[in-house]
Amino acid sequence: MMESEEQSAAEEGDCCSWLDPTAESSTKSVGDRRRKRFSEEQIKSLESMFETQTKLEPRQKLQMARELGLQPRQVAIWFQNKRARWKSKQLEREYRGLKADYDALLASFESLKKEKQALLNQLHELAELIEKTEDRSNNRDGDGASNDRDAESKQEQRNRQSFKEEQELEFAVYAEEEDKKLSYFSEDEPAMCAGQPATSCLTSSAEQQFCFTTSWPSDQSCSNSQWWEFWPLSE
Amino acid sequence: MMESEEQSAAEEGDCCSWLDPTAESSTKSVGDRRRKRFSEEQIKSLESMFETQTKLEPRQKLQMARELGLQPRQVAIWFQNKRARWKSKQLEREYRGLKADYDALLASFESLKKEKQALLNQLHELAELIEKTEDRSNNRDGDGASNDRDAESKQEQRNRQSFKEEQELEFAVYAEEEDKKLSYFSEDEPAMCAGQPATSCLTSSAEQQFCFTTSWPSDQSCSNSQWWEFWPLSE
DNA sequence: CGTCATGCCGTAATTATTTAA
DNA sequence: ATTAAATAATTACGGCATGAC
Repeated sequence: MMESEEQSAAEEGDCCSWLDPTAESSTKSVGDRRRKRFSEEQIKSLESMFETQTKLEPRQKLQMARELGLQPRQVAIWFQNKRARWKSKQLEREYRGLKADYDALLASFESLKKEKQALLNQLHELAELIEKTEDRSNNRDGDGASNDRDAESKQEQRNRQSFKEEQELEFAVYAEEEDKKLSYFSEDEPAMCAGQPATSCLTSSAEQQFCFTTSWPSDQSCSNSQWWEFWPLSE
Repeated sequence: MMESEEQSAAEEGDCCSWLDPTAESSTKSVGDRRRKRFSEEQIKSLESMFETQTKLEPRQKLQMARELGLQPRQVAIWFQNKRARWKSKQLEREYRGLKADYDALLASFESLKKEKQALLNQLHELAELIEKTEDRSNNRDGDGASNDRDAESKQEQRNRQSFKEEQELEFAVYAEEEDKKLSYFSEDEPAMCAGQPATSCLTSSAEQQFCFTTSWPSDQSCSNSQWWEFWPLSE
């Protein structure tokens, strides 16, 4: 079946033709010689074992090999490969989880930003209101008797002024810095992520579900290899 | 160091006979045949070719096979494996990029949160201040003449009340919802962002077309070839 | 319709490098 | 320090999907 390439290779003076054209029965022979695909039973057994232990004691390895009719080496290799693949899947999961968290955080960030802006506006208006109140109060104080010259009044005056200053300062800070530092994550820049996938490859969503069918022991199964160990800290 | 060169006699006639009729059961089926590991020269050639094209035209495949003394199929498989490895690496890079973005966003979020809280406090104090001012004003109005019963005064009264309500509403919203929805990202759980990227929940909440802006065109391997060709996303 | 060529994926197995006892 | 384990990187095969005959 799949020997077309080898055949074509044979045409061009293959140095060796490790598959003799005449021996086109190779499919059978290969499949026979090298037992690809363990049986369903073997896989199931290995898999269920893996769920409880990602690493095998030599004891268990020998026992499983006996039980399943495999070489101990095959069992060991299966577990090695399994760990590697599991790590890969884990990475995908981590990525998706992180991305979900990121999106959620981004949404919260945006709404928080709006709330803050709203507060800022309120504060601004309130400050104006106070200003008016103060003006009127001053007018009245000017021609009226000094009946509110008690301590509390002076304290209030200071407070008022203090608030005004605070508010203005805050506003200035916002206007100057906020838009620089934070607009990066703002959604009013959709052009940045307009057409380009970056994530879309992983967010292919609809299909391409992964074989997460088996619920891995969430807690302890792979305690000996934490996720960050998978990443060489090159930075 | 190692005996990396036994490929010198690479072109000898043997090179075939993968198939060992004397198949010794299972364990060492293929490997004891030499010719694992392509030579340095072959790898280099394949690698440099891969940098310009991640996929080979049949022509080029045949030519490379001839040049390197490999089977066309081996070249094809090498490219296939290479693409897989490359994709894996790419995923790693994206993960790192996303993680960096996430951390940055988290930091911005926290600071924004603090700023909002500060605004909230200011607003609260300002509101109290106004309340006192109102009370005093009412007292004065009560025993004095109704000399400020003009339109402007009433408008101010309404404004004042409106602000108070707004502020209280805002405060309530914050107290009730904010702590629920956002406490996930609050700084009182630094463990989440410190070591682990919040794998907690696979919240499939909103999986819109968000695309983060990873700046990875800076990399070298994909300088000439378009990276998006490598991601057929949901073929 | 089937077949062939090719791509990707999962997987078995080997080799080289690291790590732990 | 040696040795046995795991891990990382490769090489290869089989199966499935797809598109061009």
